[in-house]
Formats: sequence, C-alpha cells, structure tokens
Amino acid sequence: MIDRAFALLTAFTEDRRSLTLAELSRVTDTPPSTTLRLARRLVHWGALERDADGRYVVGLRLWEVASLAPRAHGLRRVALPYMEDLYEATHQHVLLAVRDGTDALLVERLSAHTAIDVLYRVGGRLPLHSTGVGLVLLAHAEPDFQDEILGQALTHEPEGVPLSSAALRRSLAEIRSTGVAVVNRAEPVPLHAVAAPVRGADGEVVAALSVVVPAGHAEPRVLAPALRATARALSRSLGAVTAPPAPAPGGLRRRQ
Amino acid sequence: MIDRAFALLTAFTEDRRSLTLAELSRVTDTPPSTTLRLARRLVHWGALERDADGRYVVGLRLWEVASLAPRAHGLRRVALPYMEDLYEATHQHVLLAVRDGTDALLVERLSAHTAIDVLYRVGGRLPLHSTGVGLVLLAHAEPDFQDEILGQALTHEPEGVPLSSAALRRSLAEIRSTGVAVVNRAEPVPLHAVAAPVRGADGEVVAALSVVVPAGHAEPRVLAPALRATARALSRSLGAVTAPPAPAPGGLRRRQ
DNA sequence: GATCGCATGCCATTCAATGGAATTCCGCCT
DNA sequence: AGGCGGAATTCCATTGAATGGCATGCGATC
Repeated sequence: MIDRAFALLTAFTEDRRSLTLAELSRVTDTPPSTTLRLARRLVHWGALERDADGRYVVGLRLWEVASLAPRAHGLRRVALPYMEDLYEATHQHVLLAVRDGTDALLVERLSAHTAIDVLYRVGGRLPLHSTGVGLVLLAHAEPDFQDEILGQALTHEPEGVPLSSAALRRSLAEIRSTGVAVVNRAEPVPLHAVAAPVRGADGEVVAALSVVVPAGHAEPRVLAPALRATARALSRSLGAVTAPPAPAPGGLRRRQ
Repeated sequence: MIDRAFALLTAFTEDRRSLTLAELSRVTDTPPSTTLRLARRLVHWGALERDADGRYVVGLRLWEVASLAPRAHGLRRVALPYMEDLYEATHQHVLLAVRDGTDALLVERLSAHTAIDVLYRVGGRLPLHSTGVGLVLLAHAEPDFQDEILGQALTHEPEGVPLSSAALRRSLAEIRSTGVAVVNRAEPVPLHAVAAPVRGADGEVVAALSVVVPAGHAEPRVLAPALRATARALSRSLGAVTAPPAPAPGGLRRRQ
C-alpha cells in the first residue's frame, strides 16, 4: 500500500535522520515483515539508502526528483543570486521561506559561519506568527486563513509571551502597508529580522525574503529598503509584471 | 502499486516540471483512471501539487522529507559556509557534487549573476569523466567501478573529442597524487575548473568541491591551494579524523 | 554461554489495486 | 452558436498483489 510507503518516509525527521528496520517498524506501527518488504522497494528505487551502519536514511534519488519542486528548489534557483547580494551586504543570515499549511517552510538559508546562533534549518518549519518571514506570509494570505490563525491562542515562540489577536492583526496591517515585517527579539540572543514579500507571476505573494542580524549590527531602518528592493527585483525575475502592492489605504482587512 | 507511484514521480524531469494528467498517463504508460487515482493520493500526501493551471508539479512536502537526505542536503548544510568562502574569493561558480551510480549529482551550486554560462543545475547530473567534480569522484572510486567506466568508449562531453582510457587513467592517477583535478575547456566558453575531494568520517571520499572560472580570470595554479585547503577544512567538519590522502607513491591503481 | 532483539524468508489468506467503458467538462475550430 | 475532440473524472466487476503471523539465523549484550 502506498500510504505505508509515505508513512515510512515521514518516519524520518530532523532528529531521526537514520533509522533501523525495527525503529521504522515501531514508528510506523507496521509489522516488521511488511516494513522490510517496503523498505527494500524504496531502497531499490533510491528513495531510501542504507548508510555505513546499515541504517536506513533518505536517499539521493528522492532528493533528485524533489529538486524539481517549483515552490522549493525552483524558487530557490531564481532567488539565490539575490540572496547572495543581501548576504554580501550583511554577512549574517539570509532566509527564503514559503507557506505550507499553517507553517512557513524554510526553503533556503545563507549563513556566514561567523554568524550568530543557528536559528532554523533549511527544510524545517517556522511558526507564521512569530518570525519575520512567517508574518509576511501570513499578512498576505487569504483573509479566511488569517482568521483561522488569529482565532487560535498564540504566543511569541521563544519567550512564551502571549500575543493578542488584535495586536497581531495590527501588525499584519502594518506589514502590508509598509511592505516589510520587522521583528525584534531578545531571546535567545538579541536580534533584528527584516522580511519582505516576494510575488509570483500573477501578483500574489509566493514567498518571503528576510535577513536576520544581531542587535547592534545594523538598524532595521537601514535594512528595510534593501529588503524591499531585493524582494522586488526577485519578484520581477519570477515574472511579476507590474509594480507591486499599492497597499490598500488604511490597511483594510478584506483585500482579496 | 508502489512502482507506479515512483514511475509517476520520475515522469517529472528538468524540462517537464509540470504535467497534466493525460501527459502523466502517457509518459508512465498507465491507464488514465489508474493514473488519476494515484496522482490524487500523491497530491493528498503532498508529494505532488497542482499549480495555478491545474497541472501536476512536484510537491513541497516531498522536498521537505528529501531535505533530510544525508548525502544531499545534510552534506550541503555543512558545506555551505565553506562554499561561501570560495565564492567570495572567486565570485564565479562554486560546485559541490556527490557520486550516484555512473554520474555525479550536483548537490549545490553558488553562482554570481555576473558569472559566465549556466553550466549544470542543482539536482542535475554531470558526467564523471569530463568534469572537474566528476573526475575527482571517479579518481577516488573503487577500482572495480573505475574499470567499468574506463571500459566504455568515452568522449569529452561538449566537444565530442574521443578520450582514450589510458589517458584518462593517467589523469586519475595525477588527480590522486596532486589532490586536485584541473579541467581546462574551450567549449562552449573558455574556462578552468579546479576540483578537490571531500572526505567523510571514515576517510573515504564522499563528495567533490570545485570552482569554475572563465579563462583569464584566475590561474588554476592559484586556485588549487585554496581548493585543497577548503576541501580539507570541510572534510574535517564532516569528521574526517586524521590528515588526508597520503597519496600512494607513483599513483598505484589498486589502493583499496 | 545463554538470552534478547533484530533482520530476514516463507506462505496461505484476504483485501485493495486495476483498467475498461461510460459520462461530464472544457476549449477550440468552423 | 454549434459541435467536435481531448481531457478529467466516476463507477464497478475482476484479478492480482499486499499482508502479517510464524519460524529461522545472526549478533550483541549481560
């Protein structure tokens, strides 16, 4: 069965990058014989591989076809040179994320090894309501979806401070009108994040671009124009025809 | 059936990034009803998505799990900062590739937008015998595998010039003894490629790191030490314990 | 040296995949 | 407008493949 195969693949996570057959069997709640048969098929095809210790790991061939995903690698391909430009200017972190369900998915990250703290990993998920890229994506999502998120009890992620839905709504409006999201964080290390929307061919926001710098490194005021300009240039490369937002005056909620 | 599912996924290629159901059906030689059922399952799971036109494309979720592949994204994660260093020095192309079967698979590429010609894409395959990274990987592959490759009729890829197996064997020996591969190419645009091996925890070569610059930009002589040093630093990050190669004197063929 | 857990092979049962035919939908050409 | 052709989709009886319990061999651990 095919759901079994996917269950096998999803058994792998960031902190479970390699699994034995027995582990796979337990995690997916499948009898060992079935698991073995399936794992073999996947190995044969290249979706899984066995590492030096005989443990199962995600395979190169799966990555190869996944590299054709337009919203991930396809986007990245176009964005990377622009990200490099930002990277050279800041020499800290440059992030590119798209929305998937109720999370932001980090599609690319450039980081100097002299840069601060490791943040999120490429391929990992970020909360929408407490990161720069997340806020940008949320601010430009369909209103219905925004309501759904706003209806939940939210907290600022690392600190655990509760976040009122009214305050968040105000933030989103401001993000739409200014064209950037600015997040200042004290924990775990003081930093500024500045993020801007990236638009696709039909004008809708398809991704968010961001830089993250330690507090004192550069003022968000200075970074914002660079972010806006770079995101706009990237949008143009993606086929976004006309000039951008033309933000609804007063930050009206229902725009779409 | 699960092979059907993989057939569906492999129907996507670089120049077929999006497919309609009918196209999928034709390419995989599967009846439309079966194809539809399967495609739906894959969409449900996130391995496929439908784009704005309703065409099927590779999905974000597949990319997400694929980002756990140790030999692809896992490697890249460690390598990227080192690649950045090389990139800053040359501002052209920096490549990272691993071997998969009889090809090199390009795991990462940094390129300035001012850089020359587009070469190969990330996620794409390169020939082993006529690229810098490929030669490095081939030179450090198991002897049996080398023989297999050497037994074939080979040509230098872009020019179509035949390549004698004796000459290639000599090249491989030199690559092993010098620690770098140097490829000078006239077609389609004059360029130099310099590549060096990256070693994993148990000392075997797991990847190849390379820079590609236009002829006249920088001499391979100058680039080689930088490549060797960076590849070695990267190897150390990967857990390669001891100092590297200690090349077999005289470039003996059977080393393993 | 014995035991436990893991990887693996085997096989009768059963359940789910299969694809042909019919239907609807949509875009294009006349 | 009208109608044609291809694509997407539904349905269902048939068939063929997935299933998992059990037994075996293997290796590590106490």
